[in-house]
Amino acid sequence: MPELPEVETIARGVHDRIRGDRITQAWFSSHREPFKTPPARQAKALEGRIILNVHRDGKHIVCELGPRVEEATTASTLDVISGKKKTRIALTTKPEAQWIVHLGMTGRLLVTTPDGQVAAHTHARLSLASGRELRFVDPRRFGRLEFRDLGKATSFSAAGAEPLTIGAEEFVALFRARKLCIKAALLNQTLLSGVGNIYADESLFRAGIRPRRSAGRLSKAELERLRLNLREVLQHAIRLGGSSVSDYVDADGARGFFQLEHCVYLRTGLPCLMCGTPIRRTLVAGRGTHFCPKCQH
DNA sequence: ACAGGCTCCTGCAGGC
DNA sequence: TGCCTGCAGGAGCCTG
Repeated sequence: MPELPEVETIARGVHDRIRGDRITQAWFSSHREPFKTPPARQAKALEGRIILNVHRDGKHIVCELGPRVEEATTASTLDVISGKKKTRIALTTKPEAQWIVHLGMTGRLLVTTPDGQVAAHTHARLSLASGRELRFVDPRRFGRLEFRDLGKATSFSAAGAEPLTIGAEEFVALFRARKLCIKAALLNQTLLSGVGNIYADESLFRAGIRPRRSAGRLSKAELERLRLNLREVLQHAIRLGGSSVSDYVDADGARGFFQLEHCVYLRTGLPCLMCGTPIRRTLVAGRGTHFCPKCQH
């Protein structure tokens, strides 16, 4: 499932490929899900816009969009031909709109050629002036697609704190007086943005903390260990292009490699890499949870 | 206010 | 072999 490192990898890949491109045509499926904004409205609102940049915010991919222009431009130029006039659009231009993509469990955002085979459960196809196509595929439809007109709505901002940059004091404050267990707290996107099941389990293992411990009862030292291990595991996973479990692939359809570095996730019954004790699996906050009964206290 | 549980959805694994 | 059932999970919503 795509979490922070996977979303970061995808956002970077998509940014590199479609920055400066123009959306010539947009097609959306007619399902109720995964659309936060009605699909017909999204398609209409996206057509003609320049893609200024693509970045990650929590588990969301945010495409910053410039103004609508009538004629073609290409990914390699900042010059937009509009009628007979040639207009220069800087990619640092203030965005006028945003297209926000949440991948949910099984969502994929791919940059392809238009003649590439259309996968089942394709919900959005954006034709680009460069000749490429941006596609959103999501079998389970837990993903979300949203269009925001920044003239009418505020800029998207993930609710929780950013795990890669949060400081020690702020991290401790997040969990103070919270009765829920630390695993549930890590998964709560209003506290921290971007941590999902894999990296919750992996960071708790590396910090030596049992997933069911009450968040508010962890010592300052334990929380600091957790903060540093969480940051490290996320950064390491980004370097390896994310974890490919289930059907995760990056913007090119390539798989990541961090799944080879998992210490506990999906290793039920296998020996702990630190002490050899079989890894155990339980249910915490309704999620499959993996831990070492000896290394984690 | 906060915590926990239910729901959406499809693919896949396991059992008969 | 083939059908059926159950389970996986992010996050929004509902309930206690």
